[in-house]
Amino acid sequence: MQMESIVSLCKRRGFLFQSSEIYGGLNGFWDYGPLGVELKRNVREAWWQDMVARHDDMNQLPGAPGPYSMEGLDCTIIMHPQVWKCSGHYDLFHDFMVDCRESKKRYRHDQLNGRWVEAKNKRVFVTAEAGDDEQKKMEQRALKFFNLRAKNVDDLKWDGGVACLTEVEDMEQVVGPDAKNTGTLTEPREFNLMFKTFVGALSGEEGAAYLRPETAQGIFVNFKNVLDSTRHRLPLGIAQIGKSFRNEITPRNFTFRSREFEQMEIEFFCHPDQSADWYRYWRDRRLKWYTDLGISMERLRMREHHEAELAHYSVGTADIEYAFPFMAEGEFGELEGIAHRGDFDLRSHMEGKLDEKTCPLEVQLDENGKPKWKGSGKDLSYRDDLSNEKYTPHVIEPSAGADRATLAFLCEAYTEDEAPDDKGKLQTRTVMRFHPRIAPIKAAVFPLVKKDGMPEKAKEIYLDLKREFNVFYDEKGAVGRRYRRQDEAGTPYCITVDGQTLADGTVTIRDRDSLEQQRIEVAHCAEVIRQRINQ
RNA sequence: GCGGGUGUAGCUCAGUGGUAGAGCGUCAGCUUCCCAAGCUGAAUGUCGAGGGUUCGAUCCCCUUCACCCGCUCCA
Repeated sequence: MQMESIVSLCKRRGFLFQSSEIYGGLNGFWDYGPLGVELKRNVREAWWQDMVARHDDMNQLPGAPGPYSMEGLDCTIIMHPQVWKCSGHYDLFHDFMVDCRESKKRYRHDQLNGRWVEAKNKRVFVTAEAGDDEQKKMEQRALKFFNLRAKNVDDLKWDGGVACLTEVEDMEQVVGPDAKNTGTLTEPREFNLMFKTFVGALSGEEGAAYLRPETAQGIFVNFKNVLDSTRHRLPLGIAQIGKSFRNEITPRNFTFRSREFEQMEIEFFCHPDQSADWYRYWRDRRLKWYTDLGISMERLRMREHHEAELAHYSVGTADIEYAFPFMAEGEFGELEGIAHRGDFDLRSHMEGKLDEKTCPLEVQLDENGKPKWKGSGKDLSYRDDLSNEKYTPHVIEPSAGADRATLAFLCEAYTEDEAPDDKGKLQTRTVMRFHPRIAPIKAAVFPLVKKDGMPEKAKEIYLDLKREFNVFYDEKGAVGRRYRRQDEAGTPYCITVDGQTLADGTVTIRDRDSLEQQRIEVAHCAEVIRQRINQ
């Protein structure tokens, strides 16, 4: 399978290594090697340049409903724990689970229901996974436990109605949903999809904090700061690149589902009435970003979520997906999600965590009728000083995975083609066809042969180019072999000093994909590379 | 989480109850005026980790870690 070849090349050439490899590796963690770090840096850099640095708020971009501003942010990985309670991550990512020692299955503690039942002088709590047929399953479980036939169903003495397992204290009296005996379920254990840590040297529960599971919340909580410090009007986008952490249940597929990963996120704040237009703009613009950097539409797709999948406050959500080689035919993996989030996040951080099931959105209350998670109480709404209108901005969130994008670029670039060797025999050539903008090495400089002053001249060119580009010098062995090595690293251009260079000051520049060589002046090398990268 | 498979040099893999090889790659030298396999020479492995059986284990057993495939779960 092709994915194995890609993984093998990544290791061999230094794109990706398994984390802590000498100790046997660590599930869900990966390191970038010398070529990988350049590739990922370029992906990040391309995103930042295209979305933030080169953006101007004077001109209207093609497809955009109007001009807008962009700013950057870099917030901490550890934030106030209340951030995650109001964002909903604490509830969503924080469950108590019980494991069954007999069936080896795992259940959410609060999603197991059961009933007390007595027969043959024994009283147990039979359980089933919450659902329409739970009563029937409980009955079957009880009959089995007491070794009764279906016709003796009347021997079962039920005590009370259906109750949640959370209300049972003694697990020894519980029969698991797939177990034959009592006491096979473990005590409920905290199951945390967020990485927990402790702030302060005395690490007590009061210092408990979490490594962020997404960068977005740092933007929401700084929305007012950015607005106040930059004098921008809406619409305004705030961008951030940074690490996030999730205890994925099943990390798999190379770096696709890593526990430590990097996100490139934008929170785009705009007027509610324009949010639908901005949503479409960002969706289309983000798709184009991938194709501009060389991902072909054959393996890329935009998947709009169905209305049933959407939160009711959202106008739309679309995933940009890539057909990774490790996925089954016709299956795609998410690279980026573009979500219309309404005012859910800002309002949650103001008023307290909103209940996403309510319409219109209302603060989620606990059993005492108080907010389940208190918000900051700070006003995060926006007053338009031209229209004097005050509103809570709606948010469009294009959220991209830097590691997933990098992996997609690696997969897309990987090609094996055939090129004739010096005897005319066809040989397999492995080429990483990176877009020149993201290629780890932009150009290699070679002396054709290691004599006649060619190495000296080539080194001169190399040192000159190195001031501007990541370039590579190699004088060892046959030149053909050096070309092939660069093909495998994805270097788009090779500059070769030959006999003619010493006579007329020209070199050849070889194109990785076409194998064509062109003769250019030594003095023009930097200019030619610059042009070709940016074309 | 469950089931199956795999783990031996940088990579791909062979191998045996008596402490290991091949190809490619790498390095050095020679050759070479343009697309890897011309020549000569060299280096490299605690055979994933821990424990057990054995006189002796890379090989057998147990545990564990990691990777791959399928299912499940998650988003």
